[in-house]
Amino acid sequence: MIKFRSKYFNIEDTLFCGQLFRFFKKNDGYILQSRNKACYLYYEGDYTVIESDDDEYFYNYFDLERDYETICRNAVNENVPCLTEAVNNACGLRLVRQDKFETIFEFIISQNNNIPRIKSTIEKLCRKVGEPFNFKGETLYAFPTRRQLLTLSEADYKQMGFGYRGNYFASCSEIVDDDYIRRISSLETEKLKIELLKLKGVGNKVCDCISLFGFSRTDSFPVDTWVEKIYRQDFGGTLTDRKLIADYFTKRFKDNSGFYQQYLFYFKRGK
DNA sequence: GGCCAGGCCTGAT
DNA sequence: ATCAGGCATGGC
Repeated sequence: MIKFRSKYFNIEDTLFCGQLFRFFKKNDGYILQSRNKACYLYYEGDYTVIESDDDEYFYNYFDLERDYETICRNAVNENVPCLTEAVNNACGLRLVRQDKFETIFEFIISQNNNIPRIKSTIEKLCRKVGEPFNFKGETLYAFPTRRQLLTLSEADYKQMGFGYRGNYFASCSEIVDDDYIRRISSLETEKLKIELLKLKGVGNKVCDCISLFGFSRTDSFPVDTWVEKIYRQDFGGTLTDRKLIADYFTKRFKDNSGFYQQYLFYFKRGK
C-alpha cells in the first residue's frame, strides 16, 4: 500500500485526462489496470491511497518521485492565460509511466476515435485473449501478450470492432516484441520516433503519445484535433500542419512540453 | 441522422 | 515533398 498526501496528485484528473484507458469506478475509488497488474485508488481524508500487489511498480507508474510543484509553477510563469487556467484546473494531474508494449497498441486504437469507444475496444480485446486474474474480488483481464495478439487475425480484430485498425494490429504484432521494446528504449528521442513511425498505423500524433506516455519522453507534444484548436484559439497560431505545430510547441516548452500538453488537452476537452 | 473522434495510409501530383 | 480522398465504427 502506498499512502501519501499531496496537492499534486489527483486521482480523477490523472485517470480522466485522456492518457490512459483501462480503469473503472469501484465503490469510492477506482481500479486501474496496467498490462497484467492492477491497483485500487481512493482517498482517505486528506490522504491518497494506492493498494496493489506491487507498490514499487505503481510508485514508478504514477511518477511519484517527480516534483510537480515546480512543473506547475514553471507553466504559470510562461504567462499564457490559457496554460495558467489549465494548470489551475488540474494541478494534480500526473503523467503516468505506462507499459510500453501496451501503449503502442492502445494508441493505435486511439486514432480518429473517441475516448469511450477506445476504452470499450481495448476492454473487448483484453476479455477476448487477455489472461484473467483476480483483484479485490473482481475478475480482470490483462492486456494481451504478443503471443496472445498473434492468435488473432485481421478479420478477428475487425469482428471486434477495430475497423480499419485491425490491419495495423495484425502488422504491428508481427514486429513489436520484448526485444523490439528493449532495443528502441535505449534510443534518444529523435531516433526512437523514427523507429516508431515505421510501424503501420503509427503517424506523428500516435508516435508522440507513445513517446510521451510509454517512454516518458516529455519533450513530446502530441497534436490532435483538440490541441490544434488550442493552438489556433489560445496561442494565435496560423500553422496548419500538425507536425509543424508540434515542433513549435516542443521548441518553446522543451522538456516540459508533455506536461503542458496534458494540462491543456484536459482543460480544453473538458472534465 | 449527420458530424465528429487523442489520424494514418495510399496514390496522384 | 505535398495533398486529397478514403477509411470503420460508435458516441452524441
